Amino acid sequence: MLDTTPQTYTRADEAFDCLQTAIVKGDLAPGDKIGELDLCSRFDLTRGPLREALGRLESRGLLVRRPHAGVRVVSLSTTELVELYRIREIMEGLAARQAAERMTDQEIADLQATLDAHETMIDEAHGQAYYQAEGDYDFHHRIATGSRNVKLAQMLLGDLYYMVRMYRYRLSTSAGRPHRALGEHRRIVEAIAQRDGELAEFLMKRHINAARKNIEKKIQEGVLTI
Amino acid sequence: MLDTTPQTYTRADEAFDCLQTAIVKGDLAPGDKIGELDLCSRFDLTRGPLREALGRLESRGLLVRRPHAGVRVVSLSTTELVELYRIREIMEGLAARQAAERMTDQEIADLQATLDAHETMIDEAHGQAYYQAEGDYDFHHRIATGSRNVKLAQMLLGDLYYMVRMYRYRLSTSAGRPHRALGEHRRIVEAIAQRDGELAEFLMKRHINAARKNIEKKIQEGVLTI
DNA sequence: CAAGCCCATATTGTCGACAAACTATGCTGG
DNA sequence: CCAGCATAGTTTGTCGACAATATGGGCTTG
Repeated sequence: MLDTTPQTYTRADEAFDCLQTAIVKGDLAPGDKIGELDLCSRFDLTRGPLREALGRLESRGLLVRRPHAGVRVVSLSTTELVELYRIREIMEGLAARQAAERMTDQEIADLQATLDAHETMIDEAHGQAYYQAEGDYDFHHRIATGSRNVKLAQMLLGDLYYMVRMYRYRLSTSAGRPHRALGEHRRIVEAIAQRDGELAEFLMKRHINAARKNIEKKIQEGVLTI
Repeated sequence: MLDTTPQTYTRADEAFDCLQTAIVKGDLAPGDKIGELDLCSRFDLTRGPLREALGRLESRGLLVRRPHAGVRVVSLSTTELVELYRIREIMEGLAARQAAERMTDQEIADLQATLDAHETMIDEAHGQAYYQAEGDYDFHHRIATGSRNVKLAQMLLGDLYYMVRMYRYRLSTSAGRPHRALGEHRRIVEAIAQRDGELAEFLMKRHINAARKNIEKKIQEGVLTI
């Protein structure tokens, strides 16, 4: 009895993916009131699967719903966005620690290779934000799965990352930051390669802390208006 | 335009609550394969709202679903259960720290009064596990909301607690532990009352760490079979 | 002229039936 | 006697229509 994992993709899954990417990419902006019929015609779906997808999105915190009053894309206040980074800080710290204890040598090697690829991408793009964002996402993704902590990875990859990515396009990093971030990534991987979980956790927390302070600064400068 | 919060409870919400409590209370045991029609007749619902509730429960990790093959209550392995406590440790630690910074004096006073009530409950019940469990839940609930970190509270109260409570009835604390746990609670509240966030975080992490080690010991003893 | 109420409309919540897919039983062949 | 396959049955996924409710505009009234 092989676990063939039939993996038949259902309409609801399709709807879920469509909506999630639409929200993350900004096609559905925060605060938008979205009607079910609009969405149906937009993604060529029927209301049944759509509603199921909406329920899932709501449960993940990307949508807010009021009975009989429609569904809106969640709109984070500045303080909520900052709080999100505090959560990321500790959770990714734990992920880094456990990754240092559990990643295979092969995975670590792949991770280092990934960083090399990121470096060339950044050089070619002259520090453009987009590639940095993708590379950053890739890096944190690998750490999360490498922790072998299923629930932790699920929470990071399923909940937090999508919310952060929602606001990513407004959080363009300042010039020169890509290189510095890459350096921080390298030091984290070094710690992991040396199986030093404590150091990996410390460096990861500081890495995300820097990002949080960067955002807080921009908010105080009034550059970032949400 | 007062925000009257119409709060009309929909059938889907009803279904969601019913299922969640049924899972937590153990009426639906981990690993059970549950048919939609069974559930409909059981809770007197129709399949539409039920499916929406199932989607939400799946998204929260309490159910696993395979297309066309039914839905089962999630069954945690021992390692997954332990990993859950590692996540709780850091998240509740953060909650305690932020609660120390942000709870109102009134909330802190209420929290202390709650602990007094717990003490009498434990004495009356001669350390019976059930009251301890309820009191423990209440305590951690207040800390989470007191952190004023919406997302953090949402993750703790919405996701983690229900998974932990699912296995609570098997995790009966050893004799005498209720009193010790209460003592730990008191010290945490003391730290919060003194607005010492760092200490509150430390004590909370140690508190949950103790619970985790307790479980690990029981698993190694073979007492706890999941 | 402003504020509050009432009603029409459009949207959401709910229901029952149809179609597609997996599971299990029985049969055939080696 | 066991293994593999085909088929029947049950369960899930999907669809369209009906009912309930919040929003917004117009009206009345102070």
